[in-house]
Amino acid sequence: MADNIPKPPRVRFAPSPTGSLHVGGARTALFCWLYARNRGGKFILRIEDTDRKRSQEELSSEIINEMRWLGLDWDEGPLFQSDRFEIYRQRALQLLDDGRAYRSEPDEDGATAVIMPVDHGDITFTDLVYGPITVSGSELKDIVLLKSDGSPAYNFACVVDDHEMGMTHVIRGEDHIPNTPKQILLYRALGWKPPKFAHLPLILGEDKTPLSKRHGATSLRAFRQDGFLPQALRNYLALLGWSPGGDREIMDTAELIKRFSLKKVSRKAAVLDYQKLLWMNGQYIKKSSAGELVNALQPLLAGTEWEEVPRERIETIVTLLGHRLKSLKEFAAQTGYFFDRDISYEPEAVEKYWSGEGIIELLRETRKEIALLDSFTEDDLEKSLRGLIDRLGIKAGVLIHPLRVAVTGRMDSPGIFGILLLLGKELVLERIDKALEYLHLNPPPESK
RNA sequence: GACCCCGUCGUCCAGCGGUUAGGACACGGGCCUUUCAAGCCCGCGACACGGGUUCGACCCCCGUCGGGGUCGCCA
Repeated sequence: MADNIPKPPRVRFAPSPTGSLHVGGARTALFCWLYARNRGGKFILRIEDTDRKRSQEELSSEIINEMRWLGLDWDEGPLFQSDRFEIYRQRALQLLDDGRAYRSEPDEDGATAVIMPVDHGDITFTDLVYGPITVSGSELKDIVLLKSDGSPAYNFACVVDDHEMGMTHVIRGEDHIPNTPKQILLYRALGWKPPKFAHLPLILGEDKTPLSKRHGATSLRAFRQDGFLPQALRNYLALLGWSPGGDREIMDTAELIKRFSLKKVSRKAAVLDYQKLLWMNGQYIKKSSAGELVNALQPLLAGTEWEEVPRERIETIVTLLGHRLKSLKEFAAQTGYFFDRDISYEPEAVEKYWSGEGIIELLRETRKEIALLDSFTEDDLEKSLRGLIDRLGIKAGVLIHPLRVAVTGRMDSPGIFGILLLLGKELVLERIDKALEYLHLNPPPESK
């Protein structure tokens, strides 16, 4: 029978533009998208902007942009419910004509809402994630179809659209479970076959309460601006409430699509672990080429001093930073010393690596050694400085750490020789001079 | 309060009748190393509780406790 032949599903994501797209919504969108892609179906984007007071156009476009950024491409839409009020009205009128709905008492202005009465029988549906759920109709209040201002109420618009747009699966947050019996009643009244329903567990903050503004930056925009890669976010979010079974974790999007199944979706709310997301982002940063990273980085650099820096130079620095970035946002924070200007010294670094009287002499010798170089390559630098280290009979770190502080001002940095190279001879010598100057003004305390 | 849902390491997930209960993040220790990372190795750490069912329960049933969701002419 036709019902048993699996048809390609049609799945929609239906955000409401009353707020930014947050990670919870993004996770729902991702699961809808993964399901559609896994089954060779269609993914539809629908904007639920029936509440004119609370909906904002800017938020619609922000949501659409963030969906694009996350890489969740849709096959149809974006469709706006605000364009479809006439359709809802017609359907409501039809139910009125059929005697399946009634008009409310008029309000002060004489306006009436259209409402559908609910009878008391049980309503059962089989959720693809939660299994069978039964609710007694006696628990339900009558369902508003059209509000007295003529706009459709959520459940009604949702049902009309899901049917008219041919949705086979409704995948949404667990908070919609209580809406489902009401919607099923609407399908019945309209003589339509309901789609399959699948509800997704909630995403919680560290304090185990549902993710909200209180938890800080939870909008997708914030994650983008914090330097997360969309593919890392997709991977991490996919694992929040779903797993392919076994120990697979790092999965590219193709694998996610291939393995995704609603059967493996968890019923338990999940706490978003920012640390693990950061770690995963680092994994993806490591897998990316410098070119890809610069592409992702550039929007974050707009409006900063880096905007003027040639792409090739940024790419070189990104390469040098290599594996030590967990988010793109760290880039600018860790590389200020590449600009030709005075640097400040981290107090800790000064205290730890510029103590003891020998330090001044050591930096002088180092300067002399570098000044002598006429070929300024990473190899030459290493050879010459290691030569000095040998002659002085010291450990490499004894020279390298103070030098690092002199040229970067920091406790930590990528490999020193690469940094010297990128800084260039002139700036390196200048920085060492500045360091010596500083040390004359602020003599290191007697050490041990 | 009513209705519905959930309950494995701190966190995310495996395991679903017989396992030394597995992996990842975090945490602690070690190795490597010019620092910080990365990487590698080791460690810490959980089946909410109580009854059943069963030769045998994390896995099945019931209850308790705990947590969450919803009860709008918001979506």
